[in-house]
Amino acid sequence: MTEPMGRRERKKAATRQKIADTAMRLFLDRGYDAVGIRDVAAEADVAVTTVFSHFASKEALVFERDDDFEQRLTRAVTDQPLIPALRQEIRAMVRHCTADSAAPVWHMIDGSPALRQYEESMRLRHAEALAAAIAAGPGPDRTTTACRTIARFVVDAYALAREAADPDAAVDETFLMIEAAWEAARPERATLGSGAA
Amino acid sequence: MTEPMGRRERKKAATRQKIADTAMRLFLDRGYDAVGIRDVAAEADVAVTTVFSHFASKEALVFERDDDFEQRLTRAVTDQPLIPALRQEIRAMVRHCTADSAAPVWHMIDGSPALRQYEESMRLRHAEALAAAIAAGPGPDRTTTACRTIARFVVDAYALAREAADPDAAVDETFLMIEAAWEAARPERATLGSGAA
DNA sequence: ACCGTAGCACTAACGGTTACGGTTTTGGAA
DNA sequence: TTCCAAAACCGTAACCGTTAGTGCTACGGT
Repeated sequence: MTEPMGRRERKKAATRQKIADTAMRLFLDRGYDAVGIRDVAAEADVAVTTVFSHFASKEALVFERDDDFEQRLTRAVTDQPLIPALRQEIRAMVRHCTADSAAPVWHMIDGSPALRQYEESMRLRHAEALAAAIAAGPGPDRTTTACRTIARFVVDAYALAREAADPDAAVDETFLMIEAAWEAARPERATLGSGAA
Repeated sequence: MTEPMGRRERKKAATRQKIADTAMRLFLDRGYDAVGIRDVAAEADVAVTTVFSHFASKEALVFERDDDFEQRLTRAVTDQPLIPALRQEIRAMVRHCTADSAAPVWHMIDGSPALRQYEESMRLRHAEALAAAIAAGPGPDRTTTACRTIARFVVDAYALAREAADPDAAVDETFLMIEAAWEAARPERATLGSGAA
């Protein structure tokens, strides 16, 4: 997986990491809004343009590792049955980001409309990727609409659980609803059909 | 509903409308990105600051009437049974914005990431309002989480149907799933309980 | 050893947004 | 009617995220 990177790639990765770390440190220190891109660039000792060559926007500095999120979701699709596999994955993610160690970061995110909005559209991207994975996955065939719908529901579950008083319970409750929705999406077999593939 | 407005309020509303109309005309004419706020202000013959005193952002100029959307959703909650009432409302909304006359506007929206993102966070606001309305509405009691979940599902249905090849069919299909999810959220009666209130 | 190019720097600008201070308009009270 | 406080609006200048343009340097493949 991690091939021997050349010096160039290593330097690039180091620069990227240095920028991300510096940014996060400044954000947590002084507040997201109080830190400008020029501050981050200066503190990380790079040019402003370099920051934007590594990160598409200021908000992306905060969600540096969002690729992981998407990959964990899409990989969970290969496990069966589908919905319980997704439930477990969502539960793990929610646990991860409601952990005490992550509290300051999420407090910052909740306090910034820009960051919240960015996270939303991130989730939508993930939902699209998940829908594609489900449609291509090993499970029984469903319509495109059903796949996209269930994918949205799953990322909704994450978003809602993150804000709930009892995240674990919220995941369970929402996934009961998702399971029912997924069953209802079986093609044409009404409510009691046996799943003959 | 529409109380007799004084001159001041009428003038204010007129200014707001003039700005919105001018903006939409310019946007459709030259493209959203090619029109600056300063252009809109000049064409509407107002100051830039006046534009922002009426609209919170450039994107808000495009979604001028989003209050309607929210109110239609929350009002539909008083009708029973809940899910079919919401389905009808969503269907009407989808029809409205997939009509030929609205095509240019939605084409513009689809072509601008900023507008798409703005619409997403708008929908989330609507979902929250809907969740509150459902929780306070006349239907049987459900958990807060169940209400928020269903509200998200409903606005998801709108978003997905708007992009589907056959919007009406997509609404129906998604609402079959939503209905099942809502049934599954009944408190503690497992899968076959009779709904004794 | 050499060349193509990836990575980075620097400056200047663009465009949405806001702060600020001043002017006009309006509704209502004296 | 007269007058006042608030509301609406104006104009300018600035802030900040983001991008274009240009060039330099160090690295990797040949």
